[in-house]
Amino acid sequence: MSSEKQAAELPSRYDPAATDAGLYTAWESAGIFGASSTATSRTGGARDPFAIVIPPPNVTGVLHMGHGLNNTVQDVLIRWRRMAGDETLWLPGTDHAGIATQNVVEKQLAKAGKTRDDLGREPFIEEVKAFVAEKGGVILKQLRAIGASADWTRTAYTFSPELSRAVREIFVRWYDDGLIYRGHRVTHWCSRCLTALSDEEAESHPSQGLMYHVRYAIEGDPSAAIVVATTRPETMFGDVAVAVHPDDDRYRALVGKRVINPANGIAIPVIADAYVDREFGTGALKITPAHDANDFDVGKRHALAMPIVLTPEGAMHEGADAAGRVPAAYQGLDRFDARKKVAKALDAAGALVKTEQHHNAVRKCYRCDTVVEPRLSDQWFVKMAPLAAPALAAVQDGRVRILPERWEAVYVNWMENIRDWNISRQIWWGHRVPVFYCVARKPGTCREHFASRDDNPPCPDCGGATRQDNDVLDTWFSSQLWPFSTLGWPDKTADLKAFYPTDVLVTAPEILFFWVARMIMSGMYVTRSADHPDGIAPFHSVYLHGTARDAQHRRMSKSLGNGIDPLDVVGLYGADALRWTVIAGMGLGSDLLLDHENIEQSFSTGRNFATKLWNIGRFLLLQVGDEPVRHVGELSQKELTPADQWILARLQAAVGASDAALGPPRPANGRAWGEAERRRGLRLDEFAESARAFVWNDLADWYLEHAKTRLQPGHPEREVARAVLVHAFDQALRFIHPIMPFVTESLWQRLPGHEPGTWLARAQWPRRTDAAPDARAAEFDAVREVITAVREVRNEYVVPPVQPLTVAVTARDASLQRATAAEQAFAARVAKIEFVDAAAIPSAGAARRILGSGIEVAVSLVGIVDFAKEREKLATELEGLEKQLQALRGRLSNEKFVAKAPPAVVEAERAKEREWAQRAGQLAEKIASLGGT
RNA sequence: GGGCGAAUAGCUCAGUUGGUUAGAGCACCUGCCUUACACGCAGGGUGUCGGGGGUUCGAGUCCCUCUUCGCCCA
Repeated sequence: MSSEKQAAELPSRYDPAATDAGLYTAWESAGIFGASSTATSRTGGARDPFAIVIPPPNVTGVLHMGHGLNNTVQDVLIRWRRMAGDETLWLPGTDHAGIATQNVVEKQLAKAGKTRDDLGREPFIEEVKAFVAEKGGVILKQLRAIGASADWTRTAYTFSPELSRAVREIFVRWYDDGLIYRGHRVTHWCSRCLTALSDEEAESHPSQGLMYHVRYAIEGDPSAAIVVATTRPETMFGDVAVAVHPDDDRYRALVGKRVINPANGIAIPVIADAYVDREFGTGALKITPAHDANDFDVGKRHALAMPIVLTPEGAMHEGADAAGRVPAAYQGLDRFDARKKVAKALDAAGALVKTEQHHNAVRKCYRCDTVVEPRLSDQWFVKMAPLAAPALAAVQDGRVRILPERWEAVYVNWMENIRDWNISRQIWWGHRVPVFYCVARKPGTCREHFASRDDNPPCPDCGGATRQDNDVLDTWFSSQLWPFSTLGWPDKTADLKAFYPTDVLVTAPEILFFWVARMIMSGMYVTRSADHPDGIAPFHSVYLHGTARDAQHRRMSKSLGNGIDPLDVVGLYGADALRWTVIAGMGLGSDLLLDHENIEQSFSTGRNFATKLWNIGRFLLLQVGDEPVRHVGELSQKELTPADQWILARLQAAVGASDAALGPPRPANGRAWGEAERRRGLRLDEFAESARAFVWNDLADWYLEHAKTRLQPGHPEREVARAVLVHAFDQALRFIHPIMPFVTESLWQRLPGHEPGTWLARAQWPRRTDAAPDARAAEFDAVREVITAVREVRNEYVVPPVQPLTVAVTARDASLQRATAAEQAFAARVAKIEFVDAAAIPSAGAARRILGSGIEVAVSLVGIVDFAKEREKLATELEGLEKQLQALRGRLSNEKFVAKAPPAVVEAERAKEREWAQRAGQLAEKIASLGGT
């Protein structure tokens, strides 16, 4: 194929839709994304394993910017390690999302005027399954559109038979180890979802409410009273005591007496308990054991009754132990209406002393935002302390690192104060608690309940029939098993052997406790062995990324309507533009700001760079052609020009910077991160920037411009220039590929010498050579500096770009001067410079610049140059330099500095002093020649 | 209330154990349609490193304190 033909196939404007089409399926059918469990060093193969498990999105969810960001990070890491030669596995899948999915289906039923109870448990579950089968998994297809190179053959689902088996297995193990227990506790209750929630699922929101000060008269002495402060007066019907601090002198005499609850007229005791905070409110606390977790503890200590005065739906009623406590006028009233009514009634009765504004934290259901009600009920709990201890140690001693590092402190704080985990939910969609009760339980013979791996186990004590617990497990109970359940656990599969532990977990800080900590705990629990008494953590690095926000820094959300659909961006500018923008704009742990009202500007960074790459590719096809090129390694040093040496040195620097930014893929010793390496790497934005700077500022702006002449047909250096240019671009495409897989692959396929059937996605990651850069690279740097200096002068004096300028260069180092002269043609082409002898520059008609390397540049500007301006510019520069020089000399003449600072620092300062003094001399000389002082 | 953290250019952020004249991207300004690219090219940065105090030969970096903000847990 001729280069003209190829160029014709490469439209002048990059069209991602046309270019990217078909590439993804081509990769997939070439088997690029598949991982082999026999290829890793753990299973006798040659490659290091590198595995990431996806944070499973809700099975009914659709892709949003948060997913776009999260999965792009994972794909960059996976593609990087794949090219670096690891056996990579990116394991995709979805979460059945108990409450969320059930809510969606219940809403559908509601439209038909039905509830889940109308259907019954089994038919309802079938309904949800049908819904998931029809609507679920869309997000996995969407991930393909952004280029996610996951191994789809291993796609997992938390509610699949395989993963359900893992759930049951760990439940039974924990139950039999005494780590799971049934507790009669006050837990967070969502009156809309009709289920208990874990502490983590009941999110606290700052809120402005009212604090009611209520007078409880002393029984038999209506003139005396205790004033109690409360934010929830409707719970007064459930009050069973008023508590004061035992050392509080104000109330000491009242302890043991009784007060009249003004809400329902029932007499309740005044008790003393050290839990009461004397400073808070009035120092007296009403005790409602069934509707407040702390009151529950007080109630247990004092053996108080625990009346329940709210229905599961949040209406007032007389539940367990509450007979006669809730007046008929309140029964059936919603809790918030009841609150107002109680306050009014108290006020009318003269029992409401005052109300004041009060800000406190209100807990809301993280799924539906309903205010959560503390409510006494029976729930299943996991005892966390024994599981947390090894998981805490793993982070503290560096077997697991969390980046950004500050989250480690948050993790430690949480793990040290960990509370037991409520894992039961009163919903239907989810893994049913595998606990069974003997139907005909014989007291003294049959145990109260037992856990079983089987579906219909007989009673182990009497052999009789059993019934299963009605609750289902918290969704996070199954997702905590994700890094090993997806690999086949509890079976000892090849996948498990090859890829557990995985490497990096990429997620958002919000689910550090929900998910990450629990994966570490359960992962370590199931991998305990003689060799690893504490077990093996499921990954060595946790990468916590920021949040997608809009221009006002608000979190993107459906309700605010400020979100950006990643697929819209893909459609407009291509997946590469999306990916690049996300990676380049997101420093480690920092938020990503995108303006939903200006998508074009938000993604211009990525779009522009993709176009730039495209145009470099076009230039190559037009100017380099597709005839075979020599391998750069075959070129002799003699053939390479300073420009060649320079771009090869810049390439080495870029490869070094990229590797440093990405960091070590795993701990050097294979066990734990050393102090020095612990916080290194995963700086994807720095990686992007060093790659971009090389391609754009070095390769395109300088080398490619410089090569235009040499690439002319018949030019003696054409073959060398072709070889170096193709090599530099090939390497650049390699290290940009993880971020922009589509445009890089399609260009790489068209590079001269490309072997059909090979893929950039599997090409070798650039390697840094140990050789020091050739000294001639510095010569080209001198040329660049001179050209830039002349451009500055041109701009300063507003000399039109087309007007040639006569320039003299004087360098102390003769080789630099020769190198500059040798690039006369280049300087003329890119900056209209004509080099002349210094003598040919009129002494009184030139602008002069002293470069950092000591090179003097004199630009002839007869009739244009402004002496006063020139003098002032040079004088300002000299002034600043002398100020610095003075400080430097002060430091050097300070005996303490010379004595105490490290010798290397002192020597560096001395060298600096020599250099600056010389430069100051040059500047002073120029000023004098301009008639200044 | 307890814990963790942040404050550096208009915006978003780097600044690795204290040691060049504190950097980058974006935005912005000026001039250019130069034959790969106007989604481009060339040039343009004087910022009380939040305030105050301290340690040190030397502080954006370490310590104390104040102010403002964020996150987690009560």
